[in-house]
Amino acid sequence: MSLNHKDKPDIIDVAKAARVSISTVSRSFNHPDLVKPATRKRIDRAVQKLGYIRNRAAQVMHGKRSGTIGLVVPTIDNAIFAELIQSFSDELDRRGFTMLIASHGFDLEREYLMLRKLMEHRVDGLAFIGLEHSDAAYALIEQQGVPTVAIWNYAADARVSCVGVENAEAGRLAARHLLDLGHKDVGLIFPNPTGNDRAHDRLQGTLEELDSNGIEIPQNWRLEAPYSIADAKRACMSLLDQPRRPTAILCGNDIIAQGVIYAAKHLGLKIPQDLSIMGIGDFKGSGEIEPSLSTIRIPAKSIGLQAAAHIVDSVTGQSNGVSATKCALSLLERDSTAAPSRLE
Amino acid sequence: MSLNHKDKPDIIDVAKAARVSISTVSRSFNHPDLVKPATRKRIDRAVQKLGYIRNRAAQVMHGKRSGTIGLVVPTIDNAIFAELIQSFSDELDRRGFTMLIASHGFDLEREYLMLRKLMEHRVDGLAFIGLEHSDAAYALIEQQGVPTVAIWNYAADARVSCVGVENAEAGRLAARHLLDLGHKDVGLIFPNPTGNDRAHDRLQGTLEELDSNGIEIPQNWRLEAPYSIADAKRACMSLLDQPRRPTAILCGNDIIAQGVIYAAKHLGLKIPQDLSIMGIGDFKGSGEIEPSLSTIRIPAKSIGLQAAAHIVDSVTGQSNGVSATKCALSLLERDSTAAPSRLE
DNA sequence: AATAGTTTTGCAAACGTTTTCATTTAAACC
DNA sequence: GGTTTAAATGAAAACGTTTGCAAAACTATT
Repeated sequence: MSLNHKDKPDIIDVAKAARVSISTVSRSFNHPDLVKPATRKRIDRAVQKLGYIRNRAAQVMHGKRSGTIGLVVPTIDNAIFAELIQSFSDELDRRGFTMLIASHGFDLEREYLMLRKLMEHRVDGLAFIGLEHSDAAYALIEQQGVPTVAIWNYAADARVSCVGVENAEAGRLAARHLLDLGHKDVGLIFPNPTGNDRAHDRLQGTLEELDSNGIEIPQNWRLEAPYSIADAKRACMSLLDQPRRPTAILCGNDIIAQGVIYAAKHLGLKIPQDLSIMGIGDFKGSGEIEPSLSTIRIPAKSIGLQAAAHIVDSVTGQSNGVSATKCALSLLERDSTAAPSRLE
Repeated sequence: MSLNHKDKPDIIDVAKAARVSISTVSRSFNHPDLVKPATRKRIDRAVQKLGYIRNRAAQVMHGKRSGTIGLVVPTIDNAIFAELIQSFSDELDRRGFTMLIASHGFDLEREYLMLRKLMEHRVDGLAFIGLEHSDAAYALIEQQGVPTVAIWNYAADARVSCVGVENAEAGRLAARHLLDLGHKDVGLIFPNPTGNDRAHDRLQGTLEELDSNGIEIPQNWRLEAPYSIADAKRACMSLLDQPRRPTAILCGNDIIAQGVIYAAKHLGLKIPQDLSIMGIGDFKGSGEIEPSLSTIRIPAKSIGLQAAAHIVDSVTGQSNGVSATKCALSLLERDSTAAPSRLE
């Protein structure tokens, strides 16, 4: 071993092997045009031979960017976030950055901790989900001056840049669709809105629209279910298995809607004749399920891509200041909804 | 600003503010027991006031661990990987590590690049999916001496540590189940096995079991579909929409199976009377879909957890050398399979 | 053959920590 | 109160890079 009894070769080892100075080696990586082709070749050979891999940590210490972006999500294991994370990560990668990811399980206190942790790693930029965060989290971000983008929710007056949709609008659109079809007896199944502004806003939008059209929802038709097919299926079983039941169910997201479809099928209900089911999100498979699910499309992929583009631009100084990007929602009328057939 | 016209306060700023030496500040973080409580309090106050956040990069330079583990996956946006990633990440977090993630889209060349990239970031350990990797990738890992664990596949003689299942066995079990029910006309829908040893092994196991029981599968009953409900549904539509069709379809994974269920439903076929459908994986929702899907359970969560535990142990020196951990598979007989009812 | 200009290279300081070793301060003992 | 021992602190080197500046080595021009 020509390496000084260390495990990993460093730039000095390379310099020695190539018989040039350290600076030349460094330059050969960072400003190849400044070093003579012959020398460069010698260096490359040395790198190859020694298996040298640059040490980002040392570069960071020198004030260079770390080349990492931190992403903090409630959970990775979730159809819609997974799609988002994938496109976010892909776009980051395309632009030469790597993603550091942390999940907090819908716990805003933990989210704060995760943000700190990522900052210790000197991420160049941060992204998190939604606009509801602890004061401490916002304070931290502002104090540290780390470029940050909030994903998923849109608000014109957000404290940080955001790329997302108006979730209240999504709720309104979903309700509107059912209203337009003539439904008056609507059941609601949403996730717990605590620390989840997406769910909260959707629910509020839904209630608003329903209320302003004179529709009132009995308390026992308003269910709460976590983000899980199994739980949603279970939760609405009792609601559906009664003579007096809603003609339509509006779900806080497509996963819940999927659970409801299965529950209805299980009970032998015909969709949409006996029951209309409305989702929000348009997750993968929502168009293929039988019957295909009517839903409000949220363009996860595009949101992820734009968010990544935005954060990289902020980091590289190609844009600055707080900006808000609104992504369009659209109604997808598929086979799970229709006019109510039962006469009251 | 008391900070020397820099954006982020460093340990020196803290030392000044607390009127102690740099060493004391550092010690107060790393060996709190070695510094007088009163001093520690003074330091903590200074940290608080200045908003100091430790710089991992500088620590890494000093030979400390980076506290990061790199995970390289084909794709994040995939039910089963998402579950795995989540549990892997959670366990890592529990043990004080952060996950750096990269995806390569089933491209082994890109995988190599991702591994390199993560090594530049000086991850303490690495994890990737399956045991099929480019020679370059294996060489890199061995040369750099970065602790690595292969997830998902088990092989007693693997080049690196692994935590996973025997995918060939999964294929065999699935086929066995269909055989046991009395099926002789079986259709196969699997993902493309190139660069995907999980799919490859499952398919091989399946074919083996079928073959050794004298079952032959016509070429046009062997379909290939990517990991996608929509594509799987589309792909098998033609296969199913014929008078002469298999009595059972065995799918390379549950997502494909889900697509097949929808296709069958769409065509008005009764499951399992007209068609038995068998999956592999046991993804979320597989037990709730109507009819619930018979499948081979692969314990993704447990695999992720064990893999994380293993890599951390390797990194912290609590274990070393190559080890192979086999996770158990189990047959889940649910409602999508039954004995064939049609008489030939 | 000498000069001016250009290209290529090297030296050394700086980045923010940790840690060894030495020194100071406090506590404990007779 | 002086000595011994233990606890707390500080000074400085080291980690692996990058980069401004200066020196050296070429090229081109006369």
